[in-house]
Amino acid sequence: MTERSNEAGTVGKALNVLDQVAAFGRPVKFSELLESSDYPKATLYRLLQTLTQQGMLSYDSDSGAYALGVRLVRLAHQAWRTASIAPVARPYLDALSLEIGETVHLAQLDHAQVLYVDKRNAAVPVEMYSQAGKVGPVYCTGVGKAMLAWSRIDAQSRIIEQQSYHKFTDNTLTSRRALRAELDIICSRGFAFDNEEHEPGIICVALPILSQGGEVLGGLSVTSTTARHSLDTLAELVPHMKTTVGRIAEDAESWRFPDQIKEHV
Amino acid sequence: MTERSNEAGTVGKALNVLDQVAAFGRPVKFSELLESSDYPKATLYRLLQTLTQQGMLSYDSDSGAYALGVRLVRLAHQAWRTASIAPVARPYLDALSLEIGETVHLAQLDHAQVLYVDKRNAAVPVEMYSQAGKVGPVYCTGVGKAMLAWSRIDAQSRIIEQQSYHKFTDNTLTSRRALRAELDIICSRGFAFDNEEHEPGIICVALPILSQGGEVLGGLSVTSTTARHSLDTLAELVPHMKTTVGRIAEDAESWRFPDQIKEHV
DNA sequence: TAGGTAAGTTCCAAATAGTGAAACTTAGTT
DNA sequence: AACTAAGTTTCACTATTTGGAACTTACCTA
Repeated sequence: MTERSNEAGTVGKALNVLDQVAAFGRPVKFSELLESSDYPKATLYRLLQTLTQQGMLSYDSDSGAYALGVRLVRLAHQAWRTASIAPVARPYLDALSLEIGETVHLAQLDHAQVLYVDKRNAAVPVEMYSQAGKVGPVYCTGVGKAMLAWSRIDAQSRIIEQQSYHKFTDNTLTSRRALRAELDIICSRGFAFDNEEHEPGIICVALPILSQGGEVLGGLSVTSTTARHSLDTLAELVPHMKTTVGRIAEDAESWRFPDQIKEHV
Repeated sequence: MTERSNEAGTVGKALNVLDQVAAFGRPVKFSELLESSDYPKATLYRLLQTLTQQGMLSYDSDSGAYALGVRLVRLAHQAWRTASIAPVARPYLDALSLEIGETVHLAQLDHAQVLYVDKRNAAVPVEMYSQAGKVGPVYCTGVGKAMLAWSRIDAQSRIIEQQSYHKFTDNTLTSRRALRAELDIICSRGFAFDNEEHEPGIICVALPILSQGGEVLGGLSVTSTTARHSLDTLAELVPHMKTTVGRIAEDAESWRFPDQIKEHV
């Protein structure tokens, strides 16, 4: 009723607090959270207590700071395996990265945003979570546009509506119309470019990862700089990427309903 | 009042449901969850709705199945970076694994259980998440006993109380008394063994990872089989492991309050 | 096509859990 | 000792949650 859309229920509030703690990316004190929070002191306090007690947050009584808890780490592993194509794609990303020698991104759609779920750098393999887990805009990234172009019409429209169309660079598409036109081109071309639309000097080529049913599972991109590549030379990588994308899709498909695997450590 | 200890609040229940979905490790239908759930149909249904609406779960209307959602994936990444020593320890595990050539585990305490947060196998580096994320007992694993031995007295007592003392093998410690005695030995010895206490034929040597303040950050173990090693030959690896543990602790320390890092993808 | 069964969804009065202003307790100043 | 800020608890008030039961699909089966 007041400002944000979804604010329902205690669970929602608790999750907001979780997000808030996560956003700091480091242990936070109560007062810091209180400042950036909409909730009254007592409410925030109790939510933090609940979350801590539940193991979603950890509390260091020395520093008086809250951090994300181990229960979340445990869920993290499960989430990774269940909700993401990342574990399936991992070996293929490795191979592609090795052969192409440029930055490789694996992404999925998260509401109206791009969620990067994995990344490879060329020379020195980059620390897994260093950038994966970040979100980016859909309308001005290669993977974003690629995934959007092959999305089902209703989802596509919704996402197009929800973009901010902030002009990051001279090449950024800044209207729904321009974006729709671009999506048409991408569809007929079969892949997407990012022509310095998000950051100057950064270009990329991207493909959607599609299930047999045509559902968008994710996106794969190879990113480089204008100093080292042109769109044309990037486009030469597409056949290679297509193979990768095909294999990921195939593997992802067969992973849909695996029987529960018995493991012991 | 009924059976389990903590069952407080709506948030707790919702998180239980999350865990339950996670435990399946694959998309689950409502009826499957209902079967393995303590909650009445309507309650479970509403909890699932809330979680789905919050993005913690995703719902595939085609298959009618729930899976862990993208919001959870996002939180997961953060938790991994913030709450876990795994990202810090990763390169050291790699090195240790390479040099020692046996299975290496990295673990943390999660309530009264051992949470394995990373693992290395000797010959072929094992897929990251294949077994990490699993939990095991404290009282009959090397890392468990190592972490417990150096825990603060109040936490230690609590954990000792909460163990099940199930007799996995002939060597399993099956009483609080025996465990306390073992912890004394471990403390004076400086490291812990697992002498086939969890699985026959499997032995390991383990060290705690301690912060400068003496707080238990995690545990490190090297596991082998009785066919290839004895406790004595495993003990020879301790100095090597001590170095690794020291480096991990040092790095972890400096990560405690990093300034917020600006990143772009 | 009717009739049956299981799965999923909605209802609503009763019960419970959550709310937040304010009072209180620490811990750290000056 | 008096002041201040940070964190914690209280309690009457309310809003949310609860769950049995009824309802609606959707899919079998005869």
